[in-house]
Amino acid sequence: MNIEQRAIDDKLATIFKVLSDPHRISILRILHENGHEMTCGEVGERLNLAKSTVSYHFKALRKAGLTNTRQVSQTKLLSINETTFEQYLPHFFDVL
Amino acid sequence: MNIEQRAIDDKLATIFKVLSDPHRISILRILHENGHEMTCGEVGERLNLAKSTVSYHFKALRKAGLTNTRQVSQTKLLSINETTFEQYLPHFFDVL
DNA sequence: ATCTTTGTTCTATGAATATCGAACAAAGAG
DNA sequence: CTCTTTGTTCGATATTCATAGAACAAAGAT
Repeated sequence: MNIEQRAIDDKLATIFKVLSDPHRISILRILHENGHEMTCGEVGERLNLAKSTVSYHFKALRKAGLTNTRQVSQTKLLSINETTFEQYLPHFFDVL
Repeated sequence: MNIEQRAIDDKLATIFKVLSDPHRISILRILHENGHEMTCGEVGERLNLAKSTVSYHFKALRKAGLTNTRQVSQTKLLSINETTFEQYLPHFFDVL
C-alpha cells in the first residue's frame, strides 16, 4: 500500500472519528436545521450537557474543520463548514 | 430533541465509529479497488497485521453491515455491502 | 469596581479501543 | 488419523475518549 493512500485513509479516519459520537452528530444536525450560526450555550441547552463537555465537542469539530467559529464580543458563533463537507462528506446532510 | 432523530444520530455514530480506524478504511478501499471478494488472509497480508487483528476489524465491519461474508469451505470471502453504503454513505468511494 | 455571562482549560475517572500472541475450532489434504 | 490452513476467541496491555466539576479568563453590564 502506497504512502498517499495511507495518508488519505488516515485523514478520513480522523474525520470519521469526530463523527463517531452521537452528540457531535446531533450538534451538526441542529446547526444544519437551524440554518444559521448558534452559540455554544444554545446547543448545550438543547443537548443537556455540561458546558465543558460541549466545549470539548466544539473543539473536536473545529479541529477537524467541520465547523467555523466566529467570535462576537463574549459569545462564539458556530456554523457548518460547507467546504469540508463537500470535499469529504458529500450528501452527508441528505442522510441526516 | 425527539426520539427518531436521536435514533438516527446513534445509528450514524455507530457507522462512523467503525470507519474511524485507518485500517478499516484501508480494508474497504482494497476491497473496492479489487472489485471482487477477498479472503481475510489476503487483506491481512496487504496491511501487515496479525490475523487476530484483521479478524477483529472484519467483525466490526460485518457487524455494522458494511461488508458481506460468504463462507467457502474453510475460507471466508469478504465483499462490500453496497446497500448500506448507498443508504448511509452515498459517494463514499468517490472521496476515497 | 463588582457582578454576570460565556466559554476554555485542568484534573480525575470510568469506559471503550486496537493490538498481539496463544489457544482453539473447523475443514481439507496427505 | 495426523498435518496444514484459515479464521475466531481469549487474555493482557497500553492508549484514547467522553464526561463532569472546579478554577480561570475575557468582556459587558450596573
